[in-house]
Amino acid sequence: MNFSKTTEYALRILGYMSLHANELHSADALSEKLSVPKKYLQRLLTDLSKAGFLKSTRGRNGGFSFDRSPDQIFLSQIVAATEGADWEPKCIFGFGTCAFDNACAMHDIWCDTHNTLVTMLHNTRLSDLKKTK
Amino acid sequence: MNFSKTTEYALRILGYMSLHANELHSADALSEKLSVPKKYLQRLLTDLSKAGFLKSTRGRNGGFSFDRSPDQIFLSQIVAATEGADWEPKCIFGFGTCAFDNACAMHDIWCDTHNTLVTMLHNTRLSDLKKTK
DNA sequence: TAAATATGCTACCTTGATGTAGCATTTAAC
DNA sequence: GTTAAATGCTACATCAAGGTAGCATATTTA
Repeated sequence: MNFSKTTEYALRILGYMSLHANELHSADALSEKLSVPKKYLQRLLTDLSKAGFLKSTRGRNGGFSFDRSPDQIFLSQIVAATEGADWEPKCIFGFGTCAFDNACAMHDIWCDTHNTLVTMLHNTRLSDLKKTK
Repeated sequence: MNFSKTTEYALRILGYMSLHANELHSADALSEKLSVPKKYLQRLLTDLSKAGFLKSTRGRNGGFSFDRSPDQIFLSQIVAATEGADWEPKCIFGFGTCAFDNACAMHDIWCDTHNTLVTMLHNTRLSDLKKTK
């Protein structure tokens, strides 16, 4: 019960970058700083660029920076980019619709839990990471 | 962001069986009824037996039935058996402890969400599936 | 006792996520 | 212009989860 590694990485990268927005970050530097495998991170960064979160600058002294301001990026958008936008509260039993006519209480409980998560992802902006204690 | 297929199957199987407790279910019958691959389900059933949820009867007219009453089985125990009991709210960024000194607000939000799920799993009994509309 | 129908076990196959390697391309510094 | 340092791309390697196959073992029924 967790996000995929890729999603975790994406959140880690963008979360870190939002603390140093307006700076240009190279894949190498991010890899060392964030303990993400260099080549995998590099590919992920270009994916995040194609997804519209970042823009890349090629050539010497190149790197990645935000294409949109962090306060216009919601966590739900990042998760959607890495694992697809599937916010439907799916049946915890794996059925599309409940197969147990008398078991839907489970669904209600599950939907509540699921909604808590989705709501959090939809309401939290990347820039919210900065506002803290 | 979901349970593993195996966990899903386990919940599906035990959930269904709890609606027909005291009956003996063969792997074949459950496979057809619940759309779980026959051989995979069979292996999973013996795992669930070894985990103490079910007891198996071999030979003709054999099958599986509950070894513990469904009202003594919590969803958290099922999930723990299939994906390991890891109820620690892990860092959403993938670090053991927060790597962003100024980003812990994220953690608070995440922990809330995580706790909602864990609490639900700990409080819901298999037998609760029966009590419904 | 023999046949039918269960589970138990173990080895293998498949697939998708993750990770690696190498080369092409772009740009700045000298 | 040449070199160094960056991204872009694509093919391949690895690993764990999910799924399949076949035979051994147990038990009931006839």
